Amino acid sequence: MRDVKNKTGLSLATISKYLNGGNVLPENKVLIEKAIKELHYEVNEIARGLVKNKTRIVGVMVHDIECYFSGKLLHYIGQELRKYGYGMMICDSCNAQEIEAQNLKFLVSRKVDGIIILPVNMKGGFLEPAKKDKIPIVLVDRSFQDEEFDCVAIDNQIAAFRAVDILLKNNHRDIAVIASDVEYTGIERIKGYEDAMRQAGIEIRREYIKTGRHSSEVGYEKMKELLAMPNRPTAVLMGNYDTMLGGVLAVNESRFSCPEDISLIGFDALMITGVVRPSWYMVVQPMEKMCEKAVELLLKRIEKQGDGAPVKICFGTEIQKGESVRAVN
Amino acid sequence: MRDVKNKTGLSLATISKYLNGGNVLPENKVLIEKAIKELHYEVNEIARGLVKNKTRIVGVMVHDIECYFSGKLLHYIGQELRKYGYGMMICDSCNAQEIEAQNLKFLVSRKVDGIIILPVNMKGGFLEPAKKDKIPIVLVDRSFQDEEFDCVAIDNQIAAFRAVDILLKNNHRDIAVIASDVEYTGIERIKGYEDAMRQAGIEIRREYIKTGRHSSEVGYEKMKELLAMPNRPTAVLMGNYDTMLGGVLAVNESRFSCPEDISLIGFDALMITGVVRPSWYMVVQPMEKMCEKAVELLLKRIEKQGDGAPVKICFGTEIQKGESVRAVN
DNA sequence: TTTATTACGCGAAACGTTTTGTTTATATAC
DNA sequence: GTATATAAACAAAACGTTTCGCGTAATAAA
Repeated sequence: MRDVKNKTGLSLATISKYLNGGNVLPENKVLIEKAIKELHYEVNEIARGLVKNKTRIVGVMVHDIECYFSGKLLHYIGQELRKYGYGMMICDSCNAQEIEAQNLKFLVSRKVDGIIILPVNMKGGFLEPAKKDKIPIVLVDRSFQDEEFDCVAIDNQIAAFRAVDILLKNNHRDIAVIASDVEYTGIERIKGYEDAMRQAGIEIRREYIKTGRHSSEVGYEKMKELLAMPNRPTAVLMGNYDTMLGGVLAVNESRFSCPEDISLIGFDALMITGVVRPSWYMVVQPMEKMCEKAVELLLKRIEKQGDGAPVKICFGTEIQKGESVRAVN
Repeated sequence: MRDVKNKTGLSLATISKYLNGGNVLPENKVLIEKAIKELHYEVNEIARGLVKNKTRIVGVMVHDIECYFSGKLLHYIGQELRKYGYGMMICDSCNAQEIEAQNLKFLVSRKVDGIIILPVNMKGGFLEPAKKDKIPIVLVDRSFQDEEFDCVAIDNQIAAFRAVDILLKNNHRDIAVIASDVEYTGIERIKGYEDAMRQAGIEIRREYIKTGRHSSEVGYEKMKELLAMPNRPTAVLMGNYDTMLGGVLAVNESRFSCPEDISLIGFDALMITGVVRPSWYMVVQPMEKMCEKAVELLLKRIEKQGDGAPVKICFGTEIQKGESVRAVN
């Protein structure tokens, strides 16, 4: 910038004004543009960030970047942020709370303007450093047990309810569920399962509710257990994508097959439909819309230094039909 | 930091020295630590970056963040960078050259210390701004046609050669290939296919070489074409993961099945084994090792302001057996 | 004791921008 | 022709660190 100054004979202030869209004399404008071109000058965003205390970067933390769900999320969020001229700084929490907390501090020290989180933690305590610096936060897909933040998600309870309802409509009564009990999402979905069963007048059997971490291993193990039961269920609600993956693997390895012996319904249509046979019956989330909303919410907070109570936005889900459920009797 | 100064009565210089691990009197050390704790002081990395002209951030650009391959890559790279205390700034090129070029400028203006790229472009021209600023660059998985950079990849030609060899060993002679002809990787793989066929003394039939973009759509379309041929091949080499996905979909929808009617072998084991039936016969890349090496290479350049010619590192591939290939005759 | 050496600490300059308040030049109104 | 308003440019301060060169006090060597 100093070179541009020397070349044009103008002051730094004037050049800065030009760069930020202020009024300068047409002749000077030409002069500056010429100098910039010749010198290949590009603003140093670090210096700019220092004085403005704004970096035009938002931090995005995902629970696990290897997860296909995260990939989609990051794609949509990135696309949306680009529209508004923001960049993103992505952190992978590797499904570990310590790493998540560490990443948060990292983003804060990097002075991001806001943070979007798909959290692994179920409590919001680790967000303290961000709150201290008044950095706005928006949660996606999951919220905390103990604290309210801006949040974009689906109503997991209702979604699970509807999924079970489909199984019920296909005359299933021995319905099991495999879900995570260490994350908000899973817990809500189990509630939805129980609601549906209760409402259908079916006694809830503890041994049909299988819980564990959010992982394909758990899906695999628990499905094996279900299949080995003397009174094995005729249908299973798989509480998340990874669980579904593991569950299907277990069925494939067993002497049973889907949907002949067991019907399956899952969450989040993340694989290309039709590659897997039988195709999966699924509850799908409107991810693109959710991401748009999350960015909108965050930017609103960033721009008018977000006062006001946290808002929680719930999107509806859609059912994607597949071949993994069949009617019994 | 000023508050810490006032609280301790020491100078900024001393505090800075402490923060950077320099020698300070034990009593002052205690004093500073106490003040930092009480004030919840955290260094402003932006300011630090401005004066040091080092941000301890590396930019990572992937061709398509939705791709599961990218997810794995980002996971490993992120993990590796964390070890060395570097953060990462991820950009999604959305498979578009314009976006890729734009992202690069973004990273440069953000003064990242180095850049790791899984490029969509086949030529290196768009890297100009980074070269001007002497920002080290390492390519992963793909290199350019026109210019050499540090690069970590597999020998695609040999890998494809071996894959075809497996088909040949299973007595297939009517072997087709579906691959991308718009990216380096695909072109190399086609060469490997041709080598293997030639070496086996089999005439190469133009109509058995199907090319297009790197996408599941192309895999789907081209597989349909192959299946509709009067002299349809008995085996197909699928040139990349997405193509495989689309190809399998096409087979599933047809009256043929795999491996009874057609054998398939693909690249990159990205789905959990066993979920897909039949399981896929695949050529897999040692992704973790590749990522480690890429980071090592980049950091070496960053730290000793990378002189020396570009180095290109080729890893070997491994064959993961599956059920999608069967012997004929 | 004197001198040389070491260990800390300090003030001030630097990094590359934006911003604030002021000055200068030009046009408009009376 | 003077007063007033407007537009553009400027100089200097600020952002929060690190670093450089120098001073001072304590320790070791002569």
